[in-house]
Amino acid sequence: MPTPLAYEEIKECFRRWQEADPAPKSELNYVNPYTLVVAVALSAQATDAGVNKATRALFEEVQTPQAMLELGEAGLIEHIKTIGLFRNKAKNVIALSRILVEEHDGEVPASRAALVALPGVGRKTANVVLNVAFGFPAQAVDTHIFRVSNRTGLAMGKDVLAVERAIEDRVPVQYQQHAHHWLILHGRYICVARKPRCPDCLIRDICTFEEKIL
DNA sequence: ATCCCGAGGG
DNA sequence: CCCTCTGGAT
Repeated sequence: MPTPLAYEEIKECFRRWQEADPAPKSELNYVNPYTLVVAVALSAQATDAGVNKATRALFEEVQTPQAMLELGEAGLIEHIKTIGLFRNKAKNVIALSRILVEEHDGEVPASRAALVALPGVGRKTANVVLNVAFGFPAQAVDTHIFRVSNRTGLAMGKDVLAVERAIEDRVPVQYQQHAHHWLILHGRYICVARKPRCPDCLIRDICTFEEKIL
């Protein structure tokens, strides 16, 4: 089992990620805060490539909660039925769109409490929206970040909330704004779940995971 | 702890 | 075949 990295090691990891990719961004397709909320809600237990394939056509037609209500649940399902969990997701997107229209003047609220109150929006989705749409240094811990944080020893924790707090406590402040995307991209392309691509890893001399799996 | 649930990869 | 993918609600 990996051991926690020292502060200077953590700092060095992010220095390298920043040097390699100074302005990392989401790979999800969206055109405004509302479509970002929808895209992230659809991305649960699904690949962003699969979500983008479906939302390409959807977001040409629908860019506001009002337009989503006009499309309706059945119409939405036609667009997203290639994505896993599509029935729950369609129901939630319609319900949250109605709340945005009725209680938030059709706008996406910039507070975690208001976001989490939306159906299908949990802490992770709310933190993504706060980070990507509103520029807050929020740490959304998804499947990639949970795995990467624990494997590398960057920010260890038994559950996602513990990892979120560990990231906030241990990642230097100047890296917190982009930490979400550096970690997720590292998990998606290098530190993958099955066979991590350690030979291609920027931090392999700091991480202790590789020697364990041999 | 369990359910939801399609696509893509190995 | 099995596992994984930017989880959330019950």
